[in-house]
Amino acid sequence: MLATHLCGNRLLDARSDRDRERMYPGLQVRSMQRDDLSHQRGAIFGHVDFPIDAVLSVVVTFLNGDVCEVGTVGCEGFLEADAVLDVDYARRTSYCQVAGRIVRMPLATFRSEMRSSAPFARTVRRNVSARLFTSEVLTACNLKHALIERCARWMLMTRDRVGRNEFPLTHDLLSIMLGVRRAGVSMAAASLQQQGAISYRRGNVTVRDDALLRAAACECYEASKDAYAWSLRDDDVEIDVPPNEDRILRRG
Amino acid sequence: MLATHLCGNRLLDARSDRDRERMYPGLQVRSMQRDDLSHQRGAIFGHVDFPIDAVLSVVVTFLNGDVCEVGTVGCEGFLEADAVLDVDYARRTSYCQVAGRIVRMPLATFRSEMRSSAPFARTVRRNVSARLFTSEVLTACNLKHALIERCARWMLMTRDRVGRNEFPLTHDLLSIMLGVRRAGVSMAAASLQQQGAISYRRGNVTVRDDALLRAAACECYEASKDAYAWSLRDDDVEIDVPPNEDRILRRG
DNA sequence: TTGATTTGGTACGCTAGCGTACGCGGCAAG
DNA sequence: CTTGCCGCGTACGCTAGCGTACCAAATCAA
Repeated sequence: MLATHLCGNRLLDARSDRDRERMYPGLQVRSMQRDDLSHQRGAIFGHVDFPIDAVLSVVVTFLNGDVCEVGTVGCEGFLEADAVLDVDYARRTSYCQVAGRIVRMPLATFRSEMRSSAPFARTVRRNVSARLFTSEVLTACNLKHALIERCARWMLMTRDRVGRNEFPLTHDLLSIMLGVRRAGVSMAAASLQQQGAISYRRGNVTVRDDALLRAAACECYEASKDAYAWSLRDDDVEIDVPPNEDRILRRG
Repeated sequence: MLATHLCGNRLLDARSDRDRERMYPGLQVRSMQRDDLSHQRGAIFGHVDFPIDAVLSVVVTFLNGDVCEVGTVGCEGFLEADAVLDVDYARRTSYCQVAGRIVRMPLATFRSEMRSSAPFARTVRRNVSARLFTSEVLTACNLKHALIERCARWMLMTRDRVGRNEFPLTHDLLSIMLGVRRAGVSMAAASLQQQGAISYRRGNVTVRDDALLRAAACECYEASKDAYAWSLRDDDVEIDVPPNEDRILRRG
């Protein structure tokens, strides 16, 4: 059960006090450990997860067994986005990457809330838009940006999502997330540590210098962050001003 | 103006005869030439485009000028998906990659149609889900699959979208689409031609042997295709059976 | 016809990241 | 304390693809 105060997930916390009071008593906060499933590919899902300080990984696995993370979701979002796209089965698997808490909402409750609160529905849909945009940016990022840049980006994204500068992360795990070798991550991490941007010991990373880490990361971190920030804006205007995403500029 | 018979875009053609009769008279078919804009990043958009035999490219451009295609849209889809996600400005640029026709629908008409036809709304939302899934698959594809596989995948996707085995395509253009060197595309294309899968002459590609080209392509072609096919299914059941996407299997 | 432009073949040295493997130290369980 | 495992550093040869460049053929414009 949840109290009516802010819970930590930004989508839920964007709602009015009255909405929260009505909605929260039916909800469940649960702790997730690393590798706990959020949604299983191919399965019909009956719930939607709103992370609080857990980080969930969305992954694709190829026929040859290669696993590749294609996105992470934390307190800025929810899973599965398909719940608002009239799809009732999970197109991909998602599981807990960094242990923490989530709010699990029954699908029926979610859809009812979407119907009964236009501002909530709008915020949720805009959040899906930000997720699509992020996925597209990462598509290009994976092609164009060096390992160390993507390494720094991943750490910044995760830091923002857990809300702490220190979180558990092994080189081995990050290598799967980034789709590269463990040895490659070790080299990149050592470089970031030597620069003073981070430090780490046996499976725990600490962000030491935010500015340095941002400087080491590619622009995709800011682009995705801005997209999510825009989707969570609190406004009521009908025609919206384009956001500050012009760091990614022109057409080809 | 459009007649009430099938127009070529699968989303529009999935509608009932009555719906088409009501909707089509207000619509406009237009021809697009290569490089004509569909949507301009940052701009508030007032229309939605449903390709008939044109292929539209969705691209991200980085600060350093690197351009990278993150998706293509043809007769199986529409642009911009954000029109159903309560976002009124284009988060990314899209333009005509292979010349052809599109149906351009005013945004107000689109939203009104979404409200007045639940089946249409559902088909459209499921299509957005397929686009998100495709974007995620390509995120992993760009990391894991060799140039020649992605080359073959792109040609198959484009062939399906233009509805012909022959279409204009230069190595130079494809190299931008795939985010690689032109020289690399030349080598891959030469190999595909030598295998008998395709042939090409000065900016025109012809798919000669579908089976060979599929064998050369990565599984991402089938995965995306199946996702779109599922989204366009004609059914009314409330709980849906998961589709045949199990070529991409387990969790990590 | 002539010249200019587009398209694609090919070659050079180079680099990032691969696959693999081995060793070492920290840490936990017995 | 000992044993074993996990997390990490590091090293080897290797390959895909890079950046660049130059040339030939096809096509187009004048």
